[in-house]
Amino acid sequence: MPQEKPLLDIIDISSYIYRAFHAIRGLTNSKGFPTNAAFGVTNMLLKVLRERQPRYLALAFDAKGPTFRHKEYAEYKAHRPPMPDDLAIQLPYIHQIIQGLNLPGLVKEGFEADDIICTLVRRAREQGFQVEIISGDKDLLPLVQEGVAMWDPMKDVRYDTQAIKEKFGLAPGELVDVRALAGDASDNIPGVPGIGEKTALKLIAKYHNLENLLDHVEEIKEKGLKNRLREFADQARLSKKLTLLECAVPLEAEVKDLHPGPLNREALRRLFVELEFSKFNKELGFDAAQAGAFSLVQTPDDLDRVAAAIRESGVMALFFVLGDQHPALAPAAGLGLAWREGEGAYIPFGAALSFQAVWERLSPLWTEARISKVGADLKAAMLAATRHAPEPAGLSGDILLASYLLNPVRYEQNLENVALHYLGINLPGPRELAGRPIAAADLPPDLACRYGCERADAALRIWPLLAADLKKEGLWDLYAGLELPLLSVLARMEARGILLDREWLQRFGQGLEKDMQRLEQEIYREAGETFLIQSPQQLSRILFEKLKIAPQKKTKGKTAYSTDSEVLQSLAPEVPIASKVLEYRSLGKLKATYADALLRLADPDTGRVHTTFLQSVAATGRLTSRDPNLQNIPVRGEMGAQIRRAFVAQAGHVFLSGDYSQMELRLLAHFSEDAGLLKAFKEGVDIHRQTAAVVFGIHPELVTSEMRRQAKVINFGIIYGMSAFGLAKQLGVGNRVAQDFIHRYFQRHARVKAYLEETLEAARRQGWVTTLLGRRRQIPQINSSNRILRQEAERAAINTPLQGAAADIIKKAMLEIEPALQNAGIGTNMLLQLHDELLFEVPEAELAATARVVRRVMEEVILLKAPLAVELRSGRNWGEMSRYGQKAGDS
DNA sequence: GAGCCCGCGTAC
DNA sequence: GACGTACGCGGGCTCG
Repeated sequence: MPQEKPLLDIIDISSYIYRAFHAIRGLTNSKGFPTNAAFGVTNMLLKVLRERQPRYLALAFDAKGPTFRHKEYAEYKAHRPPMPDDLAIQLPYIHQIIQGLNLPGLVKEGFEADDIICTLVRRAREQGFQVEIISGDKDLLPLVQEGVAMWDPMKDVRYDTQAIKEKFGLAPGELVDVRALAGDASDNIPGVPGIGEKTALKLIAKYHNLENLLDHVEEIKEKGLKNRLREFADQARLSKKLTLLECAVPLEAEVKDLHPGPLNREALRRLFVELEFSKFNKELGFDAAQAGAFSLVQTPDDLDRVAAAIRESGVMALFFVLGDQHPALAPAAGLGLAWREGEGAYIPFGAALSFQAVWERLSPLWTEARISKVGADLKAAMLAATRHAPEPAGLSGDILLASYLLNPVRYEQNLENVALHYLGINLPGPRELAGRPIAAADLPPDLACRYGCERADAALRIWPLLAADLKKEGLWDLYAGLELPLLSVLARMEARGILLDREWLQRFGQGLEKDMQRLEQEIYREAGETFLIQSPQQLSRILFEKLKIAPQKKTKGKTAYSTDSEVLQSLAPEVPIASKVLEYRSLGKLKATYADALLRLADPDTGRVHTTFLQSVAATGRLTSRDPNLQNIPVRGEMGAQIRRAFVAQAGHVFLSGDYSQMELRLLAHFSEDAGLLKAFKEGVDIHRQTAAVVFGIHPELVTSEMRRQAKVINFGIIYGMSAFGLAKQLGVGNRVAQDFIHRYFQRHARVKAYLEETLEAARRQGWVTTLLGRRRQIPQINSSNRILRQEAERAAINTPLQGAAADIIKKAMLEIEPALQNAGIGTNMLLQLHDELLFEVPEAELAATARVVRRVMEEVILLKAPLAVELRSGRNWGEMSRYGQKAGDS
């Protein structure tokens, strides 16, 4: 076995820069700086490094300015347009990236990359190397020979002599003569007029090269071809000369010295952050902070030193290491602190240092306004600290909240993603630190120290960058005036929790269980066998295969027949099993999601459930609720009321809810300034009835309840950007009828139509939409050439300003309600937010006073052209709430 | 067995 | 393909 020859990889980098520029369209960073070519080239280079791990490597560049070919032929490449500006401004970055990757580049004045490649190939072969040319340019194929191949990593095609023989029927070297005859429009190589690649291939296959062909030109039968070859023989010779590569470029570099060097990681990290190439930073795996001075706090003296350092720096970055329970239910395992870049400490809570002892020492810092509190999630920090700690002062930098306001949709808001985006570093998780699956709270102290401190440190480093961006983007007021203070309000709501009547819920669950068992037997009887009713797959087999019921539609993935409630409902009148399955499902959902899960999550001591409100998830600015989700507790029907009866006011208290009536339609009226809508809301008329009158073209008093129901669907459809098709489906009417409804609606409400179109236009122009308080949502697909994606984006663009403004308004109201209640000396507490509704726990004696404050604050929180209206309800539990106060409303 | 996706269903 | 925003359940698949 002969020794394997060393391998030299030569990358035709200049052509890849152009290819990437043209292949990737529209890529920029968030500042609008074009990054397409840089991204494509980096992608390619990393792929080559990753897959080939080359020992010898060179990047061949075109020289700037004219080459020797221009001297031969002034028209050479004369038709090439100058380099586009969007590409030119990327070149410095591309060169910096190549330097950062430490790859040897070769360029020689007066020569093209192809000549350098040819020269390297020749020298490498002479010195006993094999060569792989990494290029997608066919002009380089003639260089392929024994020991020299060409590979295009983007298309993953590889040419050796064999592959060229198969594809062209020629030896690689003969391709030069083909090009001499056929010419090349892009390089302005003339060739012989009337001869294209096909004819040239045929001629060269027979005569092998240009001179031989010209010697035998008389043999050619086709007259026109023969004449053209005679007439343009010299032009063909010139073309060949231009095509022939110069293989003796005076290069100083020795092949054996062409090595990739060690990565300049810091330079790359910075470049990739600026260009927003998080993917590459992730791939290169840059460590979090150069393992700064992170110490483990083990004694009260250690703690004193940490406290002193924090006081001195004026910054307290916190990262509590929490379990998977709500902080109100289970204490934190430890606390990572940082006060200067790379300086931090970790405090494990335990026997040596109890949480209480630690917090006695830290609470002066916690309540000191001049010490800025920074963290990935300050609400979690507040909740973790709250058990023994007073309220904080100086809350300043919430990383997730700030990142969310800057761009709520680009990635899931978590510290890992934000650190990667803003710092270009990877934060290892518990699993990576321990080398096995483990929860953060279970990490041994040394690893917990690194984990907690790295995260506190990352937050501390990121915050100044985010603060600067918030200011630059005009989002600072929204951050500091709304979202940041709201976090404390939410923390208090979560900490309070809401009381469950656990006995009631348990009995309810048992009742469900019984009913389900009965249904189960009935279903099995109908089916003639037992199966898993809750399995759509098995149910589909029973219904559509065994019972031979005609399937109605496929599931979204097109893989199976759908058994969703729409299908089952349409089958129900005919097929008894269908209605039983529907009921079984509905009971199962109730039991698993609402009865069992709520009981599981309740505090075993107090019976209160503590949801987590997420403030940086929903793209529109809404809150979401999790573990349990208390924003989707059933409300409709008797079963809804039954579930809600499990939520009770504590002894001596009642619930009061304040519910914004038709908030999104009022916002539509406000933004569009449509006279008909504004008038309706100012006069307090039933908006759905009015819409029904409009679309059915009748007097409002003649509107039936069915018409009103349909009008309600239309009103919702407008807010959601629904199409005629969607409306038709929803209403169960024909497409034409739906189209007609929409037509009449917009005829009457022309300003609404204009407003919706302006919203879309702004989205197309800016790439984002805004809400009432200046919240921003990027809509990246709004100008997509894919119609489905584009239309989805359009619906989001229409809905977001309305849903988002509603979110803005209720958040502002939540902020104002606490101090308003306090000023009134009322002991009422806010428990839940349900998008357009707030739920309070009110001391019985203070119901009337609370109602006045809640209504006033909610209705007056902002002045809209269509006034806000709030409906109040009260009750001893959430299932039996009755209207409170006057206020006739529409529903 | 953990982690993930799918189908489905709940809310506003 | 066709209605916006969410969360969460059980089934069932993949992967180790």
